[in-house]
Amino acid sequence: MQSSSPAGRAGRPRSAAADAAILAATRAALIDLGWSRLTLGDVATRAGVAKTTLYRRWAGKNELVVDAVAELFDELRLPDRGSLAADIEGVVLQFAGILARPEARSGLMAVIAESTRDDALRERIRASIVDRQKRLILAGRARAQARGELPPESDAGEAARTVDLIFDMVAGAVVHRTLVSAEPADEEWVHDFTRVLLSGLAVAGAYPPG
Amino acid sequence: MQSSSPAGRAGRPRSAAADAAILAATRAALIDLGWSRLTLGDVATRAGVAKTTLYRRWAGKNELVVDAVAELFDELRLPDRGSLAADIEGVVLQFAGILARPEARSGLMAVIAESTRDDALRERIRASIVDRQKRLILAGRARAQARGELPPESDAGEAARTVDLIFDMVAGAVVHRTLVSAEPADEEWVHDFTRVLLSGLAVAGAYPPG
Amino acid sequence: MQSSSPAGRAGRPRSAAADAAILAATRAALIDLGWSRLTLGDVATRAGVAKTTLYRRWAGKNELVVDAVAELFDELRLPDRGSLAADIEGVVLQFAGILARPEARSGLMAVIAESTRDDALRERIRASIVDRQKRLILAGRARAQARGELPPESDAGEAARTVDLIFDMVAGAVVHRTLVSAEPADEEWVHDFTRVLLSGLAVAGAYPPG
Amino acid sequence: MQSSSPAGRAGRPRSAAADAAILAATRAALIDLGWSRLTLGDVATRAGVAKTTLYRRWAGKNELVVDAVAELFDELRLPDRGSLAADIEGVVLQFAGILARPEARSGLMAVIAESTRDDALRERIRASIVDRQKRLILAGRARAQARGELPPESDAGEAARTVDLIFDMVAGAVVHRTLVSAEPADEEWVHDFTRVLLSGLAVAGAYPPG
DNA sequence: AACTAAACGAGACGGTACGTCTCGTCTTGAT
DNA sequence: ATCAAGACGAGACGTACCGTCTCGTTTAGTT
Repeated sequence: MQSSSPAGRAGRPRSAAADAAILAATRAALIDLGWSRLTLGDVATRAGVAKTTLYRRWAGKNELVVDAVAELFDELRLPDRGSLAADIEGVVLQFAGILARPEARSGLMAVIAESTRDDALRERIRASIVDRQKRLILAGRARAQARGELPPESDAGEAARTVDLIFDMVAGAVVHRTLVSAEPADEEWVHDFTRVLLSGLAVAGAYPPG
Repeated sequence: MQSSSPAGRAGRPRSAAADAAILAATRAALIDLGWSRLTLGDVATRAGVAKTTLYRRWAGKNELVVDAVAELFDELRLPDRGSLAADIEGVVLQFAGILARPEARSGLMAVIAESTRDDALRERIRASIVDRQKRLILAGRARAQARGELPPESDAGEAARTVDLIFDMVAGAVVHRTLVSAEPADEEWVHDFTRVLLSGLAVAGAYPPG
Repeated sequence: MQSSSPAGRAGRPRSAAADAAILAATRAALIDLGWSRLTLGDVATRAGVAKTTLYRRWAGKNELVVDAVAELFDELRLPDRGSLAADIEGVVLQFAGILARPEARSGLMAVIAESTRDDALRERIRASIVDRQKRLILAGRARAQARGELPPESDAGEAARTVDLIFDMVAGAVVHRTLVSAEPADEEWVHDFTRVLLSGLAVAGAYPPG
Repeated sequence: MQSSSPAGRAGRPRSAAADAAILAATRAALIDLGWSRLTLGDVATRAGVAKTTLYRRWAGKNELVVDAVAELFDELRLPDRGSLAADIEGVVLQFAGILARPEARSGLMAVIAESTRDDALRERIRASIVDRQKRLILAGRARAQARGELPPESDAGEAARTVDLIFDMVAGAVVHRTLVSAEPADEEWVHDFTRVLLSGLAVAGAYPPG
């Protein structure tokens, strides 16, 4: 009943270890070489795997790097620091911490650049990275509502639009600060940014300020 | 008087037309092929120029694309729409308009990605694109101060930090909305965003709200 | 006594049908693709057999093709046309007929080429093809002796050397005519060739001319 | 006056040294590896040349090897040994000497095998190797006629057919002896063979025997 | 009837070579 | 000195086969 492969029983099964080794090797290559000098042949060699094995699982460099980078963002956790503002600062700092790592910096922006000409890739990024991390905003809002810091939302559509706006503002600002301005998103900056964001949301949405 | 070569009088002078043709060809190639499939040989062919001519002027693909894209952002103008909020909305809409063009989308993010491993390139991007457009924020603030919407700044350091924060928030949010979320930064979104931004700045910085 | 498997009693016996299917598939692939583009994976697919089954029986492409081609030459028969010259012409025409078939042309020359660097392969070719067809010359000589066209040989060593020389001259000339000169070894050519050969043997060896 | 390329004046000219180095490297690789394990990448490396340079000049392995082998046969000379029979024995021995060299053995038969499925290749072999060496037969006949050993030919068509037959018999027998029977074409064998051939031609064509 | 063990299909695996593409440099003759 | 043209050494691309290896599944011949 729980057969994971109804028709896929024949033949040697794919090695599960190979997947993990390839993704780890991809991140290592991103650190050593960056996106543009990363080659799939080198990743295969690092992973102790043949090129064919790699191409059997991923269509190309873009898809591989999306998956390798996506795993990094699964480390994000919503800390319980006692208030909405403090919780958000905590997540933003973690996010900045990941973006400070070279495997994330180089890989993430490159696949986003590629995705401007490849709808399937953009959808993969959205599914693997972006939408996957919106859980943090949802969890943060739920916790703030439990604390009484935020009222329960009345309009579902409005609430979804607000989540999207918050995500674009948070992710966008941190990415721009970190990668374009090339300044650290340290505690002071995160504090300033969070204050502006929450104040703005409070005024604009008639929520109580943080 | 503007002779760029004090002693370089001998030999055939460089063609001024070639530079413009190459940059235009680069943008055309970005539209047709995107960053990753753009090749310098193809750009040279499109520009009716030999590869050597191109390499004599630019060190490589990165530098060439930075220059080709930078020209796009020089189109930005600060409109006079009567209020700070309206002025900002106008600039953000223009910025979103440029990012909607394929030659900007693909090229800009790619060179930013490359710049994460190349300090000289990041400096070139900052000089050619980022710092160059901070003039808009400065001009906007000056006009708002003239209108009486904003007080004259008292602390120069504080003011500079605020400009940087605003720039990261504006550019970051529009880029993320446009390229990652892949949703249009249309008038409605820009209005919502600007309201949150200005409200937040007003509360956080004791400025009057927009 | 002729037990094919003295100790190999246990387990599922090898399929006899598979051998025939594989050799037939090999000849079909030689016709369709020629030697160099023939792949063992494709042969296995054509034969409805797994690659492992094929490798269990043959060490590689060379050995497989030798066996597939060798079967073709077993069709050769010494016709009784009434005289030594006519008998030889008949065999040579049959030989030319086989060499006109694409599965023989491509396969035979290729394995001969390979055998120049592989003694085991050359021995296999000699055993499976060359020596196996010397029966025709021996039978032809015996019949000619019975007819009184040739005297019984007195010197066994001399006779063996002559058989080898005849074989090299016949096989060599037909192969060269057919494959290198790419002209048909038709009745006229075979007649001319046979006349020169038999005349030469008669004079050189003091045999009566054909 | 001797401009070899009317329109091909622009650009860097092809290196003449590269051609010679590539052909020599091809022969060296044939010696070390044989046909089937020879790779164009290895040839390029041996020649100190990039793969692209090689592919710019030759369409593939077949064409390259034909040219590399063809040069070997240009060494053939018709010696003046005083009689037609002796002259022929001399040439046949030289021919056998070349076929004893591994670069010729492996390469020649392989390209002939390939040519069974590639008309352009067969034409190239004919032009570069076969027809090119028919000069030896023509020169031998002319010298024999000058000596009075052979009468001047009366029928041009008949003469051409005879040349072709002789060529097929000589080349075929030596190749078969050397490569298939794998026995040396030494002086004794060449003497026997030449005697049969010339005797046969004399009787069949009413020429005086050697 | 149950057991045993080799053969079977399927297909994933680590490799190697393919022929193509682009890179950035170099070498021509012409301007 | 710069230009267009294009050959050059270098090296990655993605594909095709190689021959081997694991799987789960027959299929005979014992027991």
